[in-house]
Amino acid sequence: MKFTELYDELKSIYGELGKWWPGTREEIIISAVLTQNTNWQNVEKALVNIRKYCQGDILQCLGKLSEQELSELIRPAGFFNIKARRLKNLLSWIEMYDYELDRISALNTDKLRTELLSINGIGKETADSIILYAFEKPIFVVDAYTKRILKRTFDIEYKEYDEYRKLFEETFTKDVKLYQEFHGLIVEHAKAHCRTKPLCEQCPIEDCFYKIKGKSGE
DNA sequence: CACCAGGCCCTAT
DNA sequence: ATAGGGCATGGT
Repeated sequence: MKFTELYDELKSIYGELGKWWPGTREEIIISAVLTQNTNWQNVEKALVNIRKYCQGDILQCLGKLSEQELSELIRPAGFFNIKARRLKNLLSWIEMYDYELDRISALNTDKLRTELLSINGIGKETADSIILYAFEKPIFVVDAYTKRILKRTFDIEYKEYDEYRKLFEETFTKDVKLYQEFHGLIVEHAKAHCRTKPLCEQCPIEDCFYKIKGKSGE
């Protein structure tokens, strides 16, 4: 399989994902931090707590909480102390725009990314997830799975995150829906074939990275 | 019981 | 520059 065929290959297996990253724009922003190195199921539990606690605007609601209180709400998502601090940092930034996401969305993508990356606790993947899924601007999200599939299936390996991102953005048309689907497909593919050993053997992709070593890790 | 999950930051070489 | 460790819950 050629790299240029990856999207079609994954799509032919898993079909259209539709709205893959669930939730409102506000919830996507919050969950981008909550899901850092964390199973989505645990993120969901934290989101349930947040929805139950907050009436009205979630961002303003959480922005008023102390780090202590916030950490209690998000406890099931793990790393709750550090994530509470990171969320507070992110919310303080949003507060500078009076919690008006449309004003943030009006920034050009480069400026938006630079500002997000200046927040302690917001790294490249988290920033790009927010940009792509919450603000719906065409930027490709690179995660550990993306790197693995490139290395094992196409023998492509870079040092820098942005090199991976550029490869996708220069190979595939800069389209929001395409990038949203593509990243979702990569993650779903990993979930489908990474969880259990037997499924690894059934991976439908020829020379799939899971097949090569028969496990999910390095 | 061990291992992993839709990362990121800080520190010590 | 870059490897290594810490952060923490819940599912398999």
